Amino acid sequence: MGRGKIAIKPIENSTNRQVTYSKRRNGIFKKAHELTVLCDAKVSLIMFSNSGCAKLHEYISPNTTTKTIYDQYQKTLEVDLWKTHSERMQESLKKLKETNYKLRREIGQRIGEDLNGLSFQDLCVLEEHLSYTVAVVRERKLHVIKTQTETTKKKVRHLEEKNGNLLLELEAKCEIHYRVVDNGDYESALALANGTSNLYAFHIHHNYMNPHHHETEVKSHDLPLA
Amino acid sequence: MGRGKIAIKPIENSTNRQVTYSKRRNGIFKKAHELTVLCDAKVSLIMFSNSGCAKLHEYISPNTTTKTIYDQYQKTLEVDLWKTHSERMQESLKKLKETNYKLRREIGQRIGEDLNGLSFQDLCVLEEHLSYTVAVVRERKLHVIKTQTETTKKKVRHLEEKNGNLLLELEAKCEIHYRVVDNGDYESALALANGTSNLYAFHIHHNYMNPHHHETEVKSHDLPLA
DNA sequence: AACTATTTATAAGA
DNA sequence: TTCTTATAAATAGTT
Repeated sequence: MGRGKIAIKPIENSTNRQVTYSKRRNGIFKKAHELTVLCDAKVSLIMFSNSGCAKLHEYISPNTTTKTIYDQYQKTLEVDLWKTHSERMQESLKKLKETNYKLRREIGQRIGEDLNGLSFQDLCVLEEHLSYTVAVVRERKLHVIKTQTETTKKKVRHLEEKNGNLLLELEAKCEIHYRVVDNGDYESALALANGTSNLYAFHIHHNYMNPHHHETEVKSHDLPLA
Repeated sequence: MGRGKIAIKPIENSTNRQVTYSKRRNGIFKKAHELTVLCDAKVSLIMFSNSGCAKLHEYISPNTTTKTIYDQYQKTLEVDLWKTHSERMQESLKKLKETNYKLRREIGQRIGEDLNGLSFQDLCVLEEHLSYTVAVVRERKLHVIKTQTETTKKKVRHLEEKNGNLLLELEAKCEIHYRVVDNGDYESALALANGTSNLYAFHIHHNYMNPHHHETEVKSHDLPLA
């Protein structure tokens, strides 16, 4: 139809091809719409031109959506084009749900609920498992408390060592002061006497100098009483 | 185009409408294909006639698939037509996986594995729970065994009663036979003697007469020994 | 499904 | 792109 007959074969001339695409596209869209109106049909028409940019053009019958058409398409063909994806998801969901159910049941039994379905033998096995677990937990408790005690002991030892060093250092300083006193005035000697007294106080209450360590230590010691 | 011009409005006559649908459908398909060939376009054309059965007809350009076209359609329009469905699934999956993980962890602790993350106090609580559960399971065991014993006792009582009745019935019959013997021949008396002897055997091994009851009984009795 | 008068689509040109 | 127009193609009504 046109000034001359053309063969239905790829149009070489790019411009010509694009023009033809545009014209014929409109023609098809018009026909699609006419079909929709004339015959009350539902049409979904999607086309991509191949002029480099792959432009999208669409016709969809009024009062419907592309999704609707496509859903119906899948339903009619009884094959889900996204079967692989969707199905994999469905399967995962199903398996997870099953696993979940089983886990819940297991937990239900482990916490002493949901025991109705269990036979005497099942119950015996369960009791054994639970007793075993109690033993394991007790052992773990022992291990934890042991580790904590050791850590605390180490800390104490470390602090004692530190204190010892500090004491030594201060005593050394004191000796120097004594020597100064030997050569100096009475006021200095008095000040020094107060100083040593303060040193003793510091030694007793050294924990307050490091509130953080103090707290952790109390925690560690409190635990066995908990 | 045709013998007369028609208005583009719904065709009332059903037959006419179907014929027109068929003709024009082919026309559009032909045009779609021509466009595909002429302009190297990709076309997906889906239509549903509305003649009661909503028949599906489709044209798809060669060397492509409907799925491809629709994937590209979604990608181009940057809208996922199936977002709601797919997203809902994704969310479900995620939630289930999380729940699953938590359940696994809980079980892991309940069976004495995976205790590393627990503090001393956590362990104390866990031990208490477990001990409590052991108590619950023991109680349940007791309940089960009690119920089973009672059931068994009832069965035994019932069977004893039945046997007693059978014995009485047979004894009554024997008396009749005795009377017959009293009035009859020697052979009959001999047959009767064998009969009573068989009756005794039946009484001892009556369980074999009812294999089903036999099995369940054995199970019940075996349980306390398990 | 086939025919055909007529309408419609469109190829080529502007 | 759009308009024009000669001509091919589609198709409405008929058989």
